[in-house]
Amino acid sequence: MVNPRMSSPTAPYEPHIIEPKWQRIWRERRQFEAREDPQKPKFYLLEMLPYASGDLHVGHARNYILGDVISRFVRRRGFNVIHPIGWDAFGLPAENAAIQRGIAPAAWTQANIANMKRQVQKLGVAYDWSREIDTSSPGYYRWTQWLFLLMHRRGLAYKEAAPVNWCPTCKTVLANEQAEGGVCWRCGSRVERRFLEQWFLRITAYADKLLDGLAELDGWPERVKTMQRNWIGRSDGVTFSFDVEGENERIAVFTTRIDTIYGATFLALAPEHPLVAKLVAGRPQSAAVHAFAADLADKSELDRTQLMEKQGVFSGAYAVHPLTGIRVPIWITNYVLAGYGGGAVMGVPAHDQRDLEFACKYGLDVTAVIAPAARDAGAGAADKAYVDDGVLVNSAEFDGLTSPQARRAIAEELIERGIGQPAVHYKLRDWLVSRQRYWGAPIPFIVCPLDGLVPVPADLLPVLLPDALIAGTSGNPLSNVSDFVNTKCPRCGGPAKRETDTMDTFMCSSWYFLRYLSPHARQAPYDVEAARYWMPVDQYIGGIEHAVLHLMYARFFYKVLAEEGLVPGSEPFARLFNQGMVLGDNHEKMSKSHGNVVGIDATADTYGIDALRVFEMFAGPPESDFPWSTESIAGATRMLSRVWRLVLSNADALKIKAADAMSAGSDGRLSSADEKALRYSVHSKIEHITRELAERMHVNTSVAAIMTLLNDLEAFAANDAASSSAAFSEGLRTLLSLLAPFAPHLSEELWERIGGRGSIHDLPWPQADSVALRSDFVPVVVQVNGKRRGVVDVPPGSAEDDVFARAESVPTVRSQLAGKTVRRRIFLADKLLNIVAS
RNA sequence: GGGCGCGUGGCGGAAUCGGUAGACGCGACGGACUUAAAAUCCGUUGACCGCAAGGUCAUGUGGGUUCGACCCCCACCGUGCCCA
Repeated sequence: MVNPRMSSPTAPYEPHIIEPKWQRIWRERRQFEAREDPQKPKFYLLEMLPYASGDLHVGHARNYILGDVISRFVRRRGFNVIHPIGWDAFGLPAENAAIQRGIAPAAWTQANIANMKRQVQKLGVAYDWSREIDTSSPGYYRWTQWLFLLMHRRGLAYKEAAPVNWCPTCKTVLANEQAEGGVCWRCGSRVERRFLEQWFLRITAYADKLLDGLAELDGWPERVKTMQRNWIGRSDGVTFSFDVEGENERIAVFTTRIDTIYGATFLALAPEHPLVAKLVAGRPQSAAVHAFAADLADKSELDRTQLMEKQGVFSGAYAVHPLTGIRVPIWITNYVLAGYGGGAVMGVPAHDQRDLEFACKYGLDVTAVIAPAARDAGAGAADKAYVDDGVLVNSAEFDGLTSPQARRAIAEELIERGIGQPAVHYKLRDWLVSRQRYWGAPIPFIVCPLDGLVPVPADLLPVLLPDALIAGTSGNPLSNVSDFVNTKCPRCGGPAKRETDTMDTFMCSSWYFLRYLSPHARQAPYDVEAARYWMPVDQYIGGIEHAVLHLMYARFFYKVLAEEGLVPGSEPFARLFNQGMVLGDNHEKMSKSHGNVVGIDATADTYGIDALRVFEMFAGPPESDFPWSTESIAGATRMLSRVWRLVLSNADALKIKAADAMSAGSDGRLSSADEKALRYSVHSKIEHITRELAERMHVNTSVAAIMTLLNDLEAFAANDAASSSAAFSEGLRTLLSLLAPFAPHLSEELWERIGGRGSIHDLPWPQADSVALRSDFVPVVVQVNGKRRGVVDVPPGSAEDDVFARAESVPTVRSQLAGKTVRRRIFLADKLLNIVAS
C-alpha cells in the first residue's frame, strides 16, 4: 500500500528561508507596535531588562520565547498588548572589557547591543521595536538623573560618610543587597569594609510600605515575597538604656527579647560604638580595645559574624542593670554590628546562642530566666541556649508570666520609668547608589566651595558623560577628566567641581518599564497619561536572582512616584513569573567556564528558530530548569516538518470551509464516527491549551497537546474520506492556529499557502465548540478494591446501578469478584466505579 | 540550626479537585522503503512472571489516614534555595 503521507511530494520545509521572510514582513507591517486604545483591555507583558553583555545563548532565549508565546496568545484573545524590549547598557563589565581592549565603553556596548538585537530579532519575538530603549543614551539617563534630583528634593537622596562594602576587584563600593553573604554579586570577590563618603537613597523610609505592599501582590511567587520580607527584616522590640557606672553616660540597647532582661549579664558593643573611646579612656584596657577595633576595621559583616570565632575584649567599664541594679561588664566584641540596634546589645547567654558562646569563652555569668514550658522540659544542654519562649523565672515580680506576657509587662515598666520605649529595627539599610566608576549615569551634583553640594538644575540635564577613554587605573575615572570636573556653581556662579561618582546601574533599571510607555518623551521621563493607561505591568518575567535587588528597588521607585501622583496604584508589577534555567547537556549551569554554552546562531542555522522555540517550550514547565538536548531539538524539527507535509499534502480538504464542520457537527450530519472523534480531539485540545496558557503558562503541556492533535490528524489523513471532510479541514486550520504562538513563522507561511486571510497572528484565538465536546459515550473506570480492573463505555449520566451491571459483565472484573461479597460501591458519575468486595 | 521547595521509566517530563501512574517527546529495539545509507513511515518499549489472556510489583525510604494516595499526615534519607 502506498503511504498516504508519502504520496504527494510537497515543497520542502525550509526554515532558513521562511523565518527571515516573515520577520521582515511583520516589521514592515509594524504588526506588533502598540498604541493606547481605550476600547480594549490592555496587557503589559515584560521580561526583565537584559544586560548588554553581547551574546545570547539558548537559556536567555527561553525567557524571550516564553514571553513571546504569551504575548501572541493574549493578543489573539483580544487584549491590547504592549511588549517592549531594551538594554541595560551601563555597568562595570562593559567598562572592564573596554579597558582590556583599549576601546571606549560606549563603542563596546553599542556593538553588544547590535549583536544582541540581531539575535533577539532572529528569535522572531513580536517586540514593539519602536519602543526600544538604551539606558546609556543621554536621552534616557537624563531622566535617571532627573529622578535622582526628585529623590533629593523629597529628602530621599543624601551624601554621608559611612562604613561601606568595597569590592577590591570591581574597585567600587556596593549596596548591601549587592554584597550579600559578604561577596560581590557580580564578580564574587570578598568585599572589604571601608569608611567613605557616599550617596544613599533613603529606601529605609519605605521599609514598611515595601513590606505592606507585598500583601497585595497575589500574583507573585511566595518565595520571592518571603525573600523580600527577610531582607527588609523588620523586628519589633524595645530600646532601653543602661547607665554607665561612674560616668554620666547611658548606653541604649535594642532587643526583641525584653522578656529575657533579667538574664542580661554583660553588655556587648561593636568596636564602632560611639562611646567606646570614652569608656576605655585612661583605663589599662585602653590599648587592647583600640588594637582590637583597629584589627576589625576592614572586616566585613560576614567575616565578623560568621567566619571568625566570637571574640571580645573587656573595656574595664561596667554598666548598671536598670531593673536589678547589678553591675554588668561592658565588652567590645566582633559579633555585634555597628548597624544593628545602635551597635550595642544586652548579653543574655542563657537565651541567645551567640551570647552563650561568648560568655563561655570569657567566663561570664549565665543566668537562666526563661523556663521551658512544661512539655519540652529537659531540653537544656549546657552548650545550647534556650531561645524559645517559655515561662519567666529569676525575674522578680515578672516570674510566672509567659514570654509574650512578660514582653508586654516589662516594656510597660521600662516606659513608665522613662528608661525605655518600643522600637522597630530593620535589617534593610539605605541604598548606596554611588559608584567610583566611569560607565554610568553621572550623579547630577556640583560641589561648590561656597554653597556646598548643589543639585544641577533640571534644565541643565543631562550631565553628559564625557566620551573620553578610560584613564589610568587609580582613582575615580571621572575625576581625571578636567573638562568634566571643572564647572560653575549654578547658585553663585563661582568655580566649582562636579560630583565624579556615577550611579548604580540598578537606578537605570528601576524605572525603565515606565520609559517604554512613551520612549520618545522629551519634556518628562515618561508621559503620565500613558502610564495611567498601561501600568501596572500585568505579567513580569525574569530570573529569581533579582528577588531582592531589582524587584525591591523598582518597587521603591514606584512608591515614590506614586506619592508624586505620577503613576497609578502603588505596585509596578502585578504578576511575577520566575522562569527556570536551561542547563548544559551535562546538567550543569550553562556558562563559558563549564564549556557547555549553546549559542542561538548555530542552533538556528541547524534546526530553525521555530524548532528551537518549540523545543524550549516543550522541554519542561517554564518555572523549572531543564538540560539542553540536541536529540530533542531534532525531534522538534521533525514535528514541524510533519506539520508542513500534512498541511501541504491535503490541499483538497483545505478547500472545504472549516465552518462547515461546526454546522455539520451541530446538525448531527457528520458522516462518520472517525470525524466525530477527530472533532472531539480538536476541540478538547483548544480547551486544554487555552486553559493551560491562561492559567499556568504551561507551554510544555500545550505543545504536547498540539503534538497529540498532529498525531490524530495524521491518522485521519489516511482515511479515504479525508479529502472531503470538513472536520479534517477544521482540524488542520486549528492545528496551525494553536501552533502559531509557538512556531510563528511556519504557521504564518502555511496559513498563507492555504489561502488564509490576513496574518494568522491577527486571527481570534479559537474557541472550543461545546457540541464537539459532547460525546455519546464516556469511559468509566471500574476498580475492584481500588485497583483498576477494566473500563466500560456508557452514556453520559448513567446511573450507578446501570454502570455496575455493565461492569459485572467485564471478564476481568467478574473474575476479581468471584467468591466475594460486594460490601460497598463508590461511584463517581461518568468517571469511576470502585467495587469494594471481600 | 530554622524555614521553604524538590525527589516519577534509560532521559526530559505528564497526571489541573484524593479517582485509569508514566500523556507528549527523546533514546533504544524490531520492521518497511533503499544497491546502500540518510531521510521518512509502521510497530514495541516501567520491572518481573506468562505462549497468551492476564497477574504481581512500582512515583526516594519506612509508617499512617482512606473504598482508593505521586497527591493528605508523621518520621527518615538525598538534594536545592532562603535565613541564621
